Amino acid sequence: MNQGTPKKPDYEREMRRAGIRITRPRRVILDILAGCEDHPDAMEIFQRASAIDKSISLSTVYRTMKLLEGMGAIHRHAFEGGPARFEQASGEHHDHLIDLDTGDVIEFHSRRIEELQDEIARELGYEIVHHRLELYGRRKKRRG
Amino acid sequence: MNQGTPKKPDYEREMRRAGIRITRPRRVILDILAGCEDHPDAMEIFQRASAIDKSISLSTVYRTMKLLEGMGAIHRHAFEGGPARFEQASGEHHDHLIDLDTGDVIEFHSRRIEELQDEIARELGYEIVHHRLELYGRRKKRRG
DNA sequence: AGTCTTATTGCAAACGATTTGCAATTGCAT
DNA sequence: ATGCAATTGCAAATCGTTTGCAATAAGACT
Repeated sequence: MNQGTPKKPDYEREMRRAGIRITRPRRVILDILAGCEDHPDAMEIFQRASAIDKSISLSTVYRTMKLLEGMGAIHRHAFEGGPARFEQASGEHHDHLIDLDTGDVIEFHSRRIEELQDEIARELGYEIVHHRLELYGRRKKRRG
Repeated sequence: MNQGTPKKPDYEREMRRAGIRITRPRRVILDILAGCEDHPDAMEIFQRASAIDKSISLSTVYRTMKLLEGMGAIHRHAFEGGPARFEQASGEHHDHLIDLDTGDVIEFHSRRIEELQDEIARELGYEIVHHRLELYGRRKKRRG
């Protein structure tokens, strides 16, 4: 359902061009995000960053996430209950299926659903700026 | 897109049956929710309740919302940014279009989208417990 | 490399939304 | 009426996140 090469855009270049300084904390966080298969929250990113550089603070993680979000480098997801979780914005757009038992996040995409969303919004006189589609479910138990 | 008689189920009866006490604060909050066209947050409910009974506390509003949510009497929505907003669970299921400029919430429903969701989950080996579909948009400016 | 300017940092304190401990109150079965 | 557990209000605690501020460090310019 979801595929796509996990492109690795050069955010350092982009930041430099925008006059944003490349600091050690930012480099570390950027690296963590780039090599991320999952959807970590701020605390998890903070811990992974701490493992690399003890001095990085949680505030800086939050500030950096906000910065990157503003740049469009990452997406912020507010799944039910928990803290915000982040993912690199490189791949194509997708929605999420959250495993209620494990917290795992599975990505999927349906062009058809998006078309229907647009259609609905249009009929209501709206233009969609963005949307959020999250499925919360449990793994189907397979016989055996 | 959305219609349907706003049924007014007798939650007092249901609560009594479940051994849950009908207290004054609960009755007030229940009434507020029943006569609600919008999607108020806890503070708004608290204020409307205070107007009827000064002594009702915000904690009780929160506790009652949790109770009612557990009973399935209301739905809790965590739209972007703001606090949780609530609505009576009486009507049929629907999703939400949030007006980014006004915060207004428009309800809609698409059977087709739900079917597609089920299909996607099934293909991924999951059973959907519930889902969240929110469209964030702006009113289309009409020529004129 | 040395110096300057200013963005960025870490820390601790503030924040908003929500939850909780506890003693006082109240619903409701008796 | 009586009694006891459920519920309340209050204040304090909690969680995730943001912010003020003085110290630090990035990058531009010698």
